[in-house]
Amino acid sequence: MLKIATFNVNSVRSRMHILSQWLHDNRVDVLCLQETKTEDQFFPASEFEALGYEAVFKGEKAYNGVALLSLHPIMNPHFGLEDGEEPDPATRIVRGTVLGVHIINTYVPQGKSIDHSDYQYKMRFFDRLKTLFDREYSKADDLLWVGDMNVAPTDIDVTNPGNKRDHVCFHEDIKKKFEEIKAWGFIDVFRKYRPGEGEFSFFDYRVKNALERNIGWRIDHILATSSLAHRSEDCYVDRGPRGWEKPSDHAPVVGAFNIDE
Amino acid sequence: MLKIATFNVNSVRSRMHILSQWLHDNRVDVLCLQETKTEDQFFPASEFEALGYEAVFKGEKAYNGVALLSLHPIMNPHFGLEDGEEPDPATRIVRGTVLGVHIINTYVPQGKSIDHSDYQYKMRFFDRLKTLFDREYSKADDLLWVGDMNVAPTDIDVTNPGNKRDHVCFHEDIKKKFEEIKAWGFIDVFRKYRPGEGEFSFFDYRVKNALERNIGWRIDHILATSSLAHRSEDCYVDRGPRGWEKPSDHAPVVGAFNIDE
DNA sequence: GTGAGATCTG
DNA sequence: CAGATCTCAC
Repeated sequence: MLKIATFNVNSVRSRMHILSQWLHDNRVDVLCLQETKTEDQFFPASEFEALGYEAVFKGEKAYNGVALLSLHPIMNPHFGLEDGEEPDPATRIVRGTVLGVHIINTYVPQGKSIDHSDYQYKMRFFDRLKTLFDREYSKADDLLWVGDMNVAPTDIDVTNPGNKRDHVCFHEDIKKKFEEIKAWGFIDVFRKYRPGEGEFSFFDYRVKNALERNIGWRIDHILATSSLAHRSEDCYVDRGPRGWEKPSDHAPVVGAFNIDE
Repeated sequence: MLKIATFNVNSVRSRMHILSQWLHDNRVDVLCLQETKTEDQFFPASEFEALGYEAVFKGEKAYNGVALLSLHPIMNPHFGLEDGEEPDPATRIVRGTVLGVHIINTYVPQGKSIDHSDYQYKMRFFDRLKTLFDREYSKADDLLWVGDMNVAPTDIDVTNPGNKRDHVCFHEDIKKKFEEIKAWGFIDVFRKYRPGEGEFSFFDYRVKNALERNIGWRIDHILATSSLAHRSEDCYVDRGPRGWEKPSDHAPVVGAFNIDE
């Protein structure tokens, strides 16, 4: 069994109390972090090591930052899109292979507003990612693409779809772009197991009692190529840590895959 | 018995975890706080009330602030020097009477540097305090003057006297001034019980492992008029809380007085 | 080093 | 609301 989780931690250093407790309780094989918000020299690698996890990571001061943690060796780690285009978002994408499964962890740009150049950059990010899939992987591979995608794919993935039509994480253009790239060869494993409404992974700090009122977004995803998706066993949001002291605004999304047979 | 403590908390709101625990363990009759660093509307009065303590307090945003907490009624509370001189440091001195004992709690200005005007203000603070003693009290009163005095009176009250001759808390001028005002009628109760070296109440955060290495200053004091000093039973620094999680840089100083006979 | 403040960001 | 940064104070 390969248990993998994706978790936007909103500062890895401010979230060690959550991460220690959660990894102690869950022992996922792989944990993909986004928004670590710290330069590599300050990344708490030894704390993860003490928990049994090796880590590859790249971050910057205050913004972005991704990490790939694993109980098993991480083979062939890479950062960024490596397509020769500038800028290469090296602190938004980390890849590696664990137990023969290729893993891509992305922190997709949020986009600010639909008339902002960052939104075009976000669209372009997905295009470039598709190029990377074409270049580096095959649709027949055991491939997992996980992370904070900053896209809620359908109406049931947000609390109030009506007032979010112009939102950078819910606009028709970005949803279409996301569907296109998923069509490369990915299955939304979460929806295999939780097809209903009210399933969210992000609860804005600014919304009062968002967790209790279940006002959120499903923008953190675990996507798998069909070979792997067919061997999936479960996928769920663990809302627990969102309710702990000093939480991230995101909750971990966990997936389980039977890779042993 | 009257147990009294003085404790520079370096933000009362950031120190509630320490204060709750410590008051639960110690149940002093009176606790004098300095550097509460909060406006009165945000002072955690109800939390102290829940612990059985009534409080009089005056603070300001980010700086200064004093509080007088007591298990017994606080009679005739006053703030500031009330001498008509401006400015009146109302958030640096609180007075009141508990079980017939007059208590003065001061947070004496630090002074910044010996060539800074704040240092002159510090000297003047002691002069004005002496005027207050003359005006409001008699040397025959049961009177306690406690607080963060920002003066280490003698060579054994600091770790390295040699390199502190020009320090605002150790310069000859301020030590002389402090001795003069003590001469109004106060006895340093702490030294009755702990005459030796290496007794400190303040351990700078910036000195690595200051507590374990015992590198500090004795600048928090419990002074009593002779009638009361003769009935004192003990006086000590409780270094415990300085070693707890998220501590103040000061430790409480505790004194016990047999006022029942 | 650890409080506080203000300002910016999502 | 809660990260980040910076400045200030002790």
